[in-house]
Amino acid sequence: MLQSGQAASPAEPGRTGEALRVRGSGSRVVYDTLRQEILSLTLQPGSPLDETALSERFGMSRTPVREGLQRLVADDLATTLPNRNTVVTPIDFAGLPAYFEALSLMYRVTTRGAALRDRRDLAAVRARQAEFAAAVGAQDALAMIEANREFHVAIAEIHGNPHFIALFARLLDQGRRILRLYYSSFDDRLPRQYVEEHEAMMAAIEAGEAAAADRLAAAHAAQIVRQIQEFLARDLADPIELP
Amino acid sequence: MLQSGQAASPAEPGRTGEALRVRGSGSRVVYDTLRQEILSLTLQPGSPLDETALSERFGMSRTPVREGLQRLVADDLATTLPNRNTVVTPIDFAGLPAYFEALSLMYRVTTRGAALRDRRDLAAVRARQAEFAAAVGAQDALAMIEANREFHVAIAEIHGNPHFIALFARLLDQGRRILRLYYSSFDDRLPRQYVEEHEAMMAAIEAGEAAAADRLAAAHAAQIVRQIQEFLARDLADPIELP
DNA sequence: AATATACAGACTGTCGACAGACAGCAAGTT
DNA sequence: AACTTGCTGTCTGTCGACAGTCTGTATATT
Repeated sequence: MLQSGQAASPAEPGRTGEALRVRGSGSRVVYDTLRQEILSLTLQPGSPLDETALSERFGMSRTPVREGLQRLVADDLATTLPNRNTVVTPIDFAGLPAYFEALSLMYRVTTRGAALRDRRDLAAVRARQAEFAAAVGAQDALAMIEANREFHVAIAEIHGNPHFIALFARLLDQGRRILRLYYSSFDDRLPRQYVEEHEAMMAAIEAGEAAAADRLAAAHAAQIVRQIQEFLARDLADPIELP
Repeated sequence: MLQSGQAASPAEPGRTGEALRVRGSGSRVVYDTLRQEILSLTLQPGSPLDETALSERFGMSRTPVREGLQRLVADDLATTLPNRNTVVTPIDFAGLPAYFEALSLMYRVTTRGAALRDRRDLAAVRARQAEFAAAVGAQDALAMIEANREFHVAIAEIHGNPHFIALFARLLDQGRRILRLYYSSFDDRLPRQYVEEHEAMMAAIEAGEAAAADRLAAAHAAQIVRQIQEFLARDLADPIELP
């Protein structure tokens, strides 16, 4: 598992070996680290999150570990079974239609809203788009997902409504787990198309054409939804074996 | 057992006197109680939430109190100042435009969405509407706010998208503090109008007329926003004294 | 053999205690 | 007098320990 071996193995570059922790940062370290591992599927859905084991791994007591876990639960990335352990929240395939509905609306609202705002802040969006394009060029699925998230959050930040930014970021994060399964299994024609669609959305924002931005965002969302649904249908057509 | 202080202080009428606490319910009690007090303005914005004092009040140790506070912070009802105390989050008047934008969108999306769903579940909505009408008749502002929230959440539940339900409920809760200030200061003509607007929205949902439901919800939201803005403008015209 | 019961183990929920950090006040300095 | 420096008190962040509850296994019963 992930116990004493880590403290004893200084080869690991990552999370556990940090020397002295600043007071008050314990739960944040736990939260950030586990969140990253959950979203990257390093921790599989359903995996148990044992407080005792985690406290040994992070070299701190159970209290900050518990607080970090509670923040994950608040984000719906973990689920606590009362008097039992906490587990990584399983991917909710049954809830996908509702998820897509919410995601599509956020795509539209933020893109449209950005077109109605001061367009001089597009620099941040452009930077994210460049990162996305680079990831597509490198065929790095993980980087694509990350940059795509940042691209859309940057647009939402131009719009500037914190309620939408928070919901959108949350949705995009949850989606990372699904996209992670998805992106690993298709040809690279579609990412290039996404790059072009991103460009079109940025152009509409810059021109202040809210209606066009809305339409493009809706189409972009529909495109993504359709691709994932096809992927899932393909997966269902080739069903897993039952014991 | 739990404590000696509990059995010793039976005089207090409110929340503290509960006899024996179920294991695992500590933080929930703290969260529910404080949440109610914050939203009803019993605890004023900016009030300090002292962990030690709260642990004495609730007759439990600081650990479950801390967990309850962290949930309030996650809901943006409380704010933690690092290494200092936690306070009730001040009402963010500067953020009101963004708040209204998000609230209006949720009004529209959920009402419109409900009209597209199975309309047989309107019973719950009707019940909330009856409670709202009763509160209006009794001129009970607090009950109006409560019933109004439940009315719109019930509509959102017909629509059935958990992401929207969660955001909407959260927004409506935060708004309770503003409405609490607002409802106490106007004649009772408007609540009656709200009753009628609610009726119209229910009719549109039942008839499955999504476009009409959308339009009515947007008008309803605009109405509320306008009233509150007028109230705030009146308040600003009669400014508070500065020391 | 199948079901019911008792036991053991493991992990969570809660507690009391300690150490660090910040605010406010007092004394010293320019 | 205004500003800086040191001290003191209070509250938070963290820790180790204990008790309750659940799961799974082993034993007893029909």
